Amino acid sequence: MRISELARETGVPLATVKYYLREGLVPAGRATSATQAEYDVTHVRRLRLVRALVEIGGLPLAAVRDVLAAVDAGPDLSMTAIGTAHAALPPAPPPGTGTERALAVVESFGWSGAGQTNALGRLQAALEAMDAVGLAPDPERLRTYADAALTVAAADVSDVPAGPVADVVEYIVVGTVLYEPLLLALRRIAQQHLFVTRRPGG
Amino acid sequence: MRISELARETGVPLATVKYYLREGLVPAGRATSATQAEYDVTHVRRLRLVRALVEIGGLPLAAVRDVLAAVDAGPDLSMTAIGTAHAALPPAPPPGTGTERALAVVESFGWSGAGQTNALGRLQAALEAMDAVGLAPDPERLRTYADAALTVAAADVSDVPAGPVADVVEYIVVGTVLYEPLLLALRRIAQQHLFVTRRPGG
DNA sequence: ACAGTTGGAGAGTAGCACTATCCAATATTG
DNA sequence: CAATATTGGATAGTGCTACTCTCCAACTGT
Repeated sequence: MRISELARETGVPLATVKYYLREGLVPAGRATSATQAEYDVTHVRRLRLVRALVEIGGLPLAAVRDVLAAVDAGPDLSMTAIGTAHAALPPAPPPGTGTERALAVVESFGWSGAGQTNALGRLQAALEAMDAVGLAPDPERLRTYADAALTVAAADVSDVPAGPVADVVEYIVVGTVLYEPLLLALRRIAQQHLFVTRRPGG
Repeated sequence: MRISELARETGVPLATVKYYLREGLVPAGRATSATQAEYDVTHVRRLRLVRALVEIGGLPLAAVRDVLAAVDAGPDLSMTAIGTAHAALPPAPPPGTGTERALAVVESFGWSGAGQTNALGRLQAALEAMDAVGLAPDPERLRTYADAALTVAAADVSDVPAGPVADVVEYIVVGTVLYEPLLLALRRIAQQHLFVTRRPGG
């Protein structure tokens, strides 16, 4: 499979494939001559993954690179793969954001082991911004959100298939990113559903 | 309150405040002379809202403009405010994405009234991308996600306070955007929590 | 033999979100 | 009241990202 076939197969413009190769997001093919290289299904798969992370996950290419690095690191990092992936994922919390408040919230749920993730910073930044515009959640609503988050997270980790470790890592890392848009889309659709059915008159 | 005080109060650089004024994201102050204008708390509030939508919601300024328009439209749009807000929210589904499959999924949940939202396109795009990389959710997991989404959506719509209609609209629209990062941050933290507690050895 | 394609590299482009500079008019201060 | 500082407003420039275009010699298929 040559580069143009790779592009056609995935629907990605040839120039963009070349760009990803240059950036190291897709590994080089096996060169068969000075002007020819051979690509295979692993390249197709990787290219599709990059596009999914960019288009669905909304990641900038730098973050895609980091996520792929976490995927490729394989066995050694499997335990911390989630943390690595989360650290690589945007958006980063605004600089100067603390985590004390977020930690207090998380601990009130009895959650542990979330010490070194920037998700804490994001949580705190979100809470502070809500305060600033006067829309902070009351404890009950926060609890509802946390319960829902825990439910889907439980599905996430229990659904990890047995198999080669590299695949497991990819499953976790990619799943973390790709399932976020799924959850948000479902929430928005559910909101509309509830509004239409519960407030027929406005 | 003069413009520089507005900037200081909110922590937004003066040049950026001017830029937002030019772009119409923050309404002009009441001019008191050729080189002086008076701003008040509504400007502070609006400016904080813009920053929250940008920094926490991750919206591009064009989307912020659309969301604010939905907020400002007030009473007339209150019934469709969610739809308007959703339509304005990025990311848009990739062009050419259908909604048949997403519709089928949504109907299988017994949800209705979600016909004209781009969230459907996002849902379908997410499902298709997951298929492409071989990580599509099984029906059970999809159901788990849908239930969780419905739970938080119920909290969202039931939590809408009684009050001036304009405030209600703002609450809905802004809540839609600002609570998304909250949900995602909680999910990530919950994932880490579960991984650490359930897989202590890796 | 020769038109067409390929891989690779460099420079160029478009969009976004600021940011810096300038200006004349107006405030503020001594 | 004179000197200095600040203001609102406009214009142009910056830095970043994610491509996209152009070129070219080496090779391929016919």
